Amino acid sequence: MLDGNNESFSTPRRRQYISELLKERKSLSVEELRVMFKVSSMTIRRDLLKLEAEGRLHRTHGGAEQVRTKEYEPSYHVRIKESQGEKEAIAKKACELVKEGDVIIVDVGSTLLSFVHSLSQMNQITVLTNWIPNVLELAKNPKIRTVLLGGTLRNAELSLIGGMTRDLLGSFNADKAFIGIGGLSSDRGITDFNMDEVEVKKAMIETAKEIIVLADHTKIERVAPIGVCALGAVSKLIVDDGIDEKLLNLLRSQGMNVIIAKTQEQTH
Amino acid sequence: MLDGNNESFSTPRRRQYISELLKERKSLSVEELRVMFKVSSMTIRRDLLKLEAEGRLHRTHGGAEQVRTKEYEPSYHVRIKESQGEKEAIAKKACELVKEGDVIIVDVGSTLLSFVHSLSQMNQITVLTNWIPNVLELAKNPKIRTVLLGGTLRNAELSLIGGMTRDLLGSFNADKAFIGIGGLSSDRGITDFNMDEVEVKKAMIETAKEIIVLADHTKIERVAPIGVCALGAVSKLIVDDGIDEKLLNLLRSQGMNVIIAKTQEQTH
DNA sequence: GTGCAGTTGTTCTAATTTGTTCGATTTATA
DNA sequence: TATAAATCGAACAAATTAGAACAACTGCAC
Repeated sequence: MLDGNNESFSTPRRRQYISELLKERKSLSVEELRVMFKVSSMTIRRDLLKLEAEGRLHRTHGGAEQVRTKEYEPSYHVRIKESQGEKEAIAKKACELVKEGDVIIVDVGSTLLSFVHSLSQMNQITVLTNWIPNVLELAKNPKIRTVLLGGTLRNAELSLIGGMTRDLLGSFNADKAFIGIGGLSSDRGITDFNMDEVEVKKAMIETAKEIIVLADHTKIERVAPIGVCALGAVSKLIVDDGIDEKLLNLLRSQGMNVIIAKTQEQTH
Repeated sequence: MLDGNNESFSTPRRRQYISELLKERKSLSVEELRVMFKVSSMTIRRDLLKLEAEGRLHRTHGGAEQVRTKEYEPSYHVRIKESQGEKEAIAKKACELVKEGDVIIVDVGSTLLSFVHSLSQMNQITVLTNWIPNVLELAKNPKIRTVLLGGTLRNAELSLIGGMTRDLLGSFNADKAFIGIGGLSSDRGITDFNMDEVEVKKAMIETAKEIIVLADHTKIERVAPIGVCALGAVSKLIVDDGIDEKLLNLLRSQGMNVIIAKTQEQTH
C-alpha cells in the first residue's frame, strides 16, 4: 500500500491515513501500522488513542477496528437510500475483477459510484467515465488516473452526453467496461431509460474488450423503454444474492456468466 | 521546481508560490521550503502563519498541508472568502460582454466561478469549460448549454488537462474566452503557475475570437513562473478599482483595453 | 539626511513529538 | 487455573520544531 514510497507523513496526515484505512479494512493491528509508517508502536498507540477520543475508531487489544456508526459521507446528494448494502456487495465483487494497470470504463449510476468508491485501494489504474459524481469520488485518490469524457452536460444527472462523448470513447482502448442498467431480460436484453445515456453506453460497450454489468436483483427480468444491447454482448453480470433462484438458473442456462455478490458478511 | 533560476522572490510572490505548490503536493515541510526559497525557517513559518490566517493552507508540525473543508473530501478548495467583492464586481462587468447566442469559453479559477454564477440570467448561450466547479454551478441553470471539455483530471483543482482537453478545444469556434491568470506584467505578458493549465489556456486563446482576461488588481505587474501569451493577444482586461493609477496608465499607454470594475456602489 | 513600516535573520526558551525502558495488564494456551 | 507471551501505558530522555524578542536591513515618504 505504501510500498516503495519513502514519503514521511506528518502527524495529522498519518492519523488521517489510519482513519481512512479503517474505512476499507474492518480492523488494523498496531504492528501492521508500525511497519507501514516506520514509527514505534508507542506512536501508533498514541495515534489510536487520539483517534478514539475523536470517535473515529474503536481500540482493541493489539489494534483498532471500525466504529459502529457507519455514516456514509457523500458531499453531493445521490440517491443512495435504498439497497445500499446490495450496491456495496456488488461493488466489492466488481473490484475483484480489476487488475493493476487496467484501463476501465465506468458508467453512470449509484451502483457505479459505490464501485468507484471501492476502487480506493487500487493503484495504477486508469478510469474513464462520463459522470461527475464518479470523478469527485476518484479525485480523492491520487493513485488513480481519472479521465473525464467531455460532452454536453445533462443537468439533472451531472452526466456528459452527446456526440462528443461518444466520439471520445472511440479513441480509447479499454480493458473492461462496468455498466449500469435499467433492466435486463432474457428476451429483450439490456435496456435503460434515457436515450442520450444509452447512446453513450453503446459506445462504451463497443470500446471495451470485456463488458461487466452491475445490477441489483430488482433489475432482473425487467424491461426499460430503450434497448441497449443483447445479452450476448455481456461478458459478466454481477448481481446481489436477492436474485430469484429460477431467474438465476434461467440466465445461466442461456450462457450468462453470473456472479453473485453476498450481502451478508461474516466476521469470523 | 525552481531549478536553474536564482531569482529571488518578493514576499507576496513567495507566499503565492507556496500556496500554489500545495495544489500539487499534499503537504510541504518547512525545511523543504526553506531550502527552496533560500530563506530562514522563521520566514517560512511566518509565511505559513499568514497563509493559514487567509485560509489557504493548514499548518502542521514541521510544515503545512492542503486545507480540507471536510475530513475526507477532495482537497480542492475554492478561496471565495478573500476579495469576494472584487471578484463579483469583475464578474458583473464580464457578464456585460456576453450576448445572447454567444459561445464562450470559461477558464479555471475562483474569479471565473463568480463569473459563471453571474451568468444565471443569461439565455441561449453555450459555455465551454474544463473546470468541474464551473459545471456544478452551471448545472443549476437549465437555460445555458454547458459543455465540459474532457481530459485527465487534476485532482487538487478538479480541472481537466492534457492533450485531450487541448485537442477538443480545437474543434470548437468560440466567440469569447474568459481567462484567469497568475500574473500580468508589461514586459513578461500573461503568466501562470501550472504548466498543464497553461497548455489548456493557450488552446483556449487560440480557439476564441476575443480574449478577455479577468484579474483582480493584485495580479497586475506580477510575474508567475510559466508564460501564457503576450499582452498583445489580450482583447480586454477587466480589473477591479484597486489597481494602482500608474499601472493603469502604463497598461493603457501600451494599448491595452482595460475595463475597471467598481467595487463601491452608490454613495449618495 | 530622518523617521517609519515591513521583512528578515538570529538567539534563546518553550512546546511538541517520538522512542525507550520497564512494570502492569490482558490474552492465549496447556 | 496456571503460565507464557504479547500488549499496554506511565515516565523519562532525546530530537525536532515553534515562537517571542531583538537587531539589522530595505524601500519609501517627508
